[in-house]
Parts: sequence; structure tokens; C-alpha cells
Amino acid sequence: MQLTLKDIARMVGVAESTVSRAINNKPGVGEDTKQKILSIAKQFNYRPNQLARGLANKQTNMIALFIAEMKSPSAIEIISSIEKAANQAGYQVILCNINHDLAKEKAYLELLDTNQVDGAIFAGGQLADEHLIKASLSGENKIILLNRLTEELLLPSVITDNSRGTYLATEHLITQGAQRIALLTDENESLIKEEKVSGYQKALEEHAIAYNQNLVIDSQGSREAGYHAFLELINLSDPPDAFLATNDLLTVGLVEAIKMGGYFIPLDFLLVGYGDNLLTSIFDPSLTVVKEPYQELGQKAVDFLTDSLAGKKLAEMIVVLDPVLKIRKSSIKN
Amino acid sequence: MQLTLKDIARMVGVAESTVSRAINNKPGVGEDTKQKILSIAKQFNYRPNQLARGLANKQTNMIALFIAEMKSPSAIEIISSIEKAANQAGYQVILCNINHDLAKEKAYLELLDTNQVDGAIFAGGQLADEHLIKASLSGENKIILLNRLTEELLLPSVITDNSRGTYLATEHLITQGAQRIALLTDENESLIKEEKVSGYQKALEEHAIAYNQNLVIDSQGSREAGYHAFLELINLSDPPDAFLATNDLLTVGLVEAIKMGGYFIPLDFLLVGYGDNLLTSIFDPSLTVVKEPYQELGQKAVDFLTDSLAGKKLAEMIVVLDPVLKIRKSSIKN
DNA sequence: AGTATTTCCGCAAGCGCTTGCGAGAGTGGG
DNA sequence: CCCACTCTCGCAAGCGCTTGCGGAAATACT
Repeated sequence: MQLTLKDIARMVGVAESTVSRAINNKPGVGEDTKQKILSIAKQFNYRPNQLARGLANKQTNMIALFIAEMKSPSAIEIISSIEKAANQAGYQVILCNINHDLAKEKAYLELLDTNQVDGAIFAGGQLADEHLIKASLSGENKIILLNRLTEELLLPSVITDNSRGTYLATEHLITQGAQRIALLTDENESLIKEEKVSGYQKALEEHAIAYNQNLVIDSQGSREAGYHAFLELINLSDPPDAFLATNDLLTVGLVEAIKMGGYFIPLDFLLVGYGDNLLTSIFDPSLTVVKEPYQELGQKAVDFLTDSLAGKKLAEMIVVLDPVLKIRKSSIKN
Repeated sequence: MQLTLKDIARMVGVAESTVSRAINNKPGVGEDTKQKILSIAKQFNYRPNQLARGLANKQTNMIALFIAEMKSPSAIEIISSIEKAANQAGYQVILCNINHDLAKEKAYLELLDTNQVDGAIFAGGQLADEHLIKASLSGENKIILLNRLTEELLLPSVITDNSRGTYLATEHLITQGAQRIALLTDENESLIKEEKVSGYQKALEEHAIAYNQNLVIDSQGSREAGYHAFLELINLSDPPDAFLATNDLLTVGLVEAIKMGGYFIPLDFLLVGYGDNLLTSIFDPSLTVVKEPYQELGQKAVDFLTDSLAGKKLAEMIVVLDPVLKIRKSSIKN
């Protein structure tokens, strides 16, 4: 059986409250008794019951991490950066894999209502915004959005500059000679998708290339979707000469389809993908990608959350981080 | 402010205990009052405070998931399968990314001592076995091992048949004409590594091929290690004609090095990797791999844990699942 | 020496929920 | 009509911890 405060109190011969104060390093306990308490506590390996503590304090030091799509290689970057930052800040993270399932999102939202977590970070996805709003307003639930846009900016958010990512990529492709650039988007991230499209359009405009609706394929954002997008595009009367896939799963599917079709990159098509991970290093030729600053995204989201849990007023409601274009071989015609 | 049992009790005009029993569907409360209670509770969206409940019940419905190496693509398979299974069983999972860091493992072990979780699953890794044993014996902490071997079988474990995986792979390579098969292992999983080596040796023996110590490279199991292993092997007086990499990071690094060296697969070397994920689909030529049954591993580990939390005697202490060899092009000389 | 402070510590209530026990009301059998 | 029983429900203690308040002891001040 676990030792309790009461046990320690009895052993030392003081009241529970004194032990509590000593353990938590609070004022109001003499130096000598404090030392005695601490030494006994350590000797018997006393561990405060966090449930009881949480009940009394109304905080759990746990946060929920909602992940829209776990299979994506970049998700793991986000997850581990958040785990790391949270851990350093003294929080545990509960993994909530939403998998684009509204029911799961709702179910996991209960964690907030039932006081099991102090706050939550929503990474990606675009489901059930009303629920989020309601959740964040109903309690004093602290919710941070990461790479997830809502209609109105009601929740603290940290995102990458999505239009800049596609802008950089598109412009790069154009300077490499591409004229008909296909854009593969993920309909699950509706608002973010719009930003990505707008960056793409801006680059086209600047180079006086007409926007062609046929070259923009909106899909489920999955690997299969990437695959099918290629099949659809290749059958156009005026097929693309370059591709820009806006997430890593789409990128993989697209590449698979290109290979299946017997085409070569960058010979037949130029290609810029998304996400920078193991894939890009192994892919031949090496992949040019838009890379998001995963580490910073996670860190910033946790900072937001811990600050707001600590009751601090946030200096800003949103922080926008820049993606970088990692130019490799897949987008260079040689 | 959150509604409490007391609030509901006052509204309905009964005692807290009655409300509690009604909510938890326990006997001892009349059908009509029960309905009245439930309807009011629903109407006001009452949510029991899980901390308080946990304190009274001595259980949290949370489990800790210890992951040795999160960057590995197969880790995500394990993680999501466990999250799914745990979720279905009514448990939340706390992500504990150990990252081969003993200090972090110890720190996260506190979750068990402080009653924040009901149990834990250790996936991979080979650190601090004494701590595990101590933790599992000290409290009634329920700990399950997944793909992690200990000296003595003290904890319920679910693993893949490691020697079978390397046996299958090695034999396959031999039948494809390989004579000097290099084996890349991960020293972090010491006991599992031994099994893998033994499967490799068994296949060699059966085909009367002498075991050559120089062809076995033990390393940190990282991508870099895979890369360097190749450099080391290629400089042997009698370099290998085939490679078997025993985890997915090693596989990636190895492939990178092979490409950097200007060699072609399967022309110059046959190759069998580990893990079956996005990589294998994108790699050209497609990778032959040993695939572990991630889904089943996770499910079984969770079953073990929930059974033992429910107080059931486990039918067996260990379950061993078979890996399968997915034969693709990288190991077929054509 | 007497009073005013300060320091140290214990008492007890409270966090929100569960549960053993017993009282009262209702039912049936003799 | 009375007793024995069953069904409902409330009382109160308890889970392990925190914290406001007040008392006692120790120190400071006139």
C-alpha cells in the first residue's frame, strides 16, 4: 500500500498540514521540522497522490493532444515536439487520435468536461468547430489550436504561413520552367486549404500564368487521394508539367502513381512535396519539399497553453511561423 | 462552474448518494426517481469529476505508454494501435516518449507511483529493467511489455518472434543467391537482438554457410548507424552481397548509404529491411521487409493490461506473434 | 516586566465522489 | 392484524490532499 500524508505525519509526529507545507515548500514551517519531514519522506519514498492533489487544487498537470491524422509522418514530428515541450513544462500529454472522426473528437472532449486535463492542443483537422468554441467557453477550458484555422479567431492559435509555403513552392516551380502546375489539396483542412490555394494563385499571377481550375484537385488528403489525383490529371487534354502536393500523404500517393505510370522525376514532371521526413531522404531523386517548423510549432503551442493556464494574458492571439522551401532534386530540371 | 453531485441532488430533492447510484446504474434506487435524476442530469449536462471519482475508486482509467524510439515509422503503428485498443476499452493513454533516455523513463515511472495511471505498456527499449521490476512489485502496478525482453520473464509480455523474422529473411536471401549476408542490429534492444542474430545464424547453418562475425554490425540502431554500417561493410576485403537491416531506421540509413555509394539494388546488393510503412511503398525498387503485426501487438498488449486490471488471472505470461516476410523487388535478383 | 509581533504549527473544513449501514416505507404470508 | 422481509433512500465516513484560521510559543519592542 502507498504511504500517505497521514502516515508521514504520524511518523514525524506532526500534523498532516505541516507535512503538506513542508513537501510543497510553502512558508509556515520551521527549518528543522521541515528537514525532518523531508528526510523521512524521502527515506520511505513518499509519493503524493496526484489525484487527491488534483482534486484539492483543481488541476491535473495533464493536457490533451488532439491529432487529426496520425498516419502522417509529420504528425509524429508535431507529437514529439509537443510531448517534449509539455514534459519540460511539467505536463503529461494524453494522446487523442481523432482520425478525422467527429465522434472521437466529441468523446475526447469529455476529458475537458470531466476535469481530467487542464487544457488541450488541437493539431490539425477542421471538425466540429462549434464544439470547440462551446468547450472553450463553457468551462475555463484552455484550448490552443495548432495548424487549425477557425472562422473567427476565438482561440489562441499557432500556425504556419500556409500561403507563403505554396507561394514559395509555386514560384520556385515556375522559375524552373513549369507552366502547368497541378495543386493537390486536402479538403479536410478547409480554411488552411484556401490559404494554400491563394499562395499558389498569387505566384501564378505574378508570373502572368492563368489560373486553371482543372489543375487543382481537392481530395481527402490521403495517400490514395494523391494516387488518384495523378490519374485524373494525366488524362487532361492539357496535363500538368509539375506537381505541388500540400501534405505528405498526398505526396507519397502522388509519387507512387507517377512511378506506376512509368514517368520520371524531374524529367517528365517537376515535383514539390510537403513535409520533411525520412521519405524525402530516401526518395530518388531527393524531394524538394515545403517544410514546416514542427519543433517551433509544438513549443509555441505549449507555451501558449502553459501561459494561459498560469493565468497570464497572452500577448497575442496568433503566431504565424514561416515554412521553408527545401530545394532538392525533384524540382530541378537538368 | 461545473455542476456537482450535490447540485443535482439538491435539484432533484434527493441525497447525493442516491444520485451517485443512479448515475452509475447501481442497484438500490427506484425506477422513477432514477429516471428523474438521469433526466435532470442530462438536462444540465452533468459531468462527474473524474478526479474525485478516481480518488474514491482508486482508479483513473488511464494508462501510460512508454515508447523507446518515437522517430521510427513503426512506432507510430504501435502507438496508434494501442491508442485505438485502449480507447475501445475505455482507457486514455498518456504518451511517454523515452527516447532511450534513462532519466525520462524514471521520471515517467512516477506516473505509476503517484496514482496517475492504472498501468503501463512498455513498447521497445531495453533500459533500466531493475526499475521496471521494482515498479511492478512495489505497488500493484500493472506493467505489460511489448517487444521488450527482460532477463527473466516476470512481466506479461507480447512480442514478435524475432528469430523467425531474421530466419525467414536470411533464408530468402540465400535462396536468392546471397552468400555473404550482412546483418545490421540494434544494440539498444540487447535481448531481442540476440534472438535476431540466432535466427540469422540458424538459416546460415541450414544452408551450410559459415557465420562471419565481420558481417554483423551492432550499432545504435539509428539512421546514421545504418549509414555508417554500410561504409564499414563495403570496405571489408570480402564485402557483403546482401543486407538485412533489423529495424526501420537502420534500413533507411543503409539505403541512403547504398545510394550515395552509387550502387544499385538489387543489382549490386540484395536487401531486406524491417518495418512496413510509407517508405517501402515509395522506395524504388520496392523494399522486401520483415513486417511485424503492429495491430495485433497493440491489441494484445492492451488486452493483457485490461484483463490484469480487471483482476483476471492471465492465461499466459507471454504471447509471441509471427512476423511476415513481405517479398518485393529489393531482394530479387533479376 | 508587560505588550506587540512574528514564527510555527494544529484543527477542521473542503475538493467531488463512493459505499456500508441502518431507518422507514411498502409488500406478502400466517 | 402482526411479523418478517424486501425495496428505497439518506446519513456519514472516507479517499488523500490543501489551506484559512487561530492558538501557543518564541522573539522583539517600550
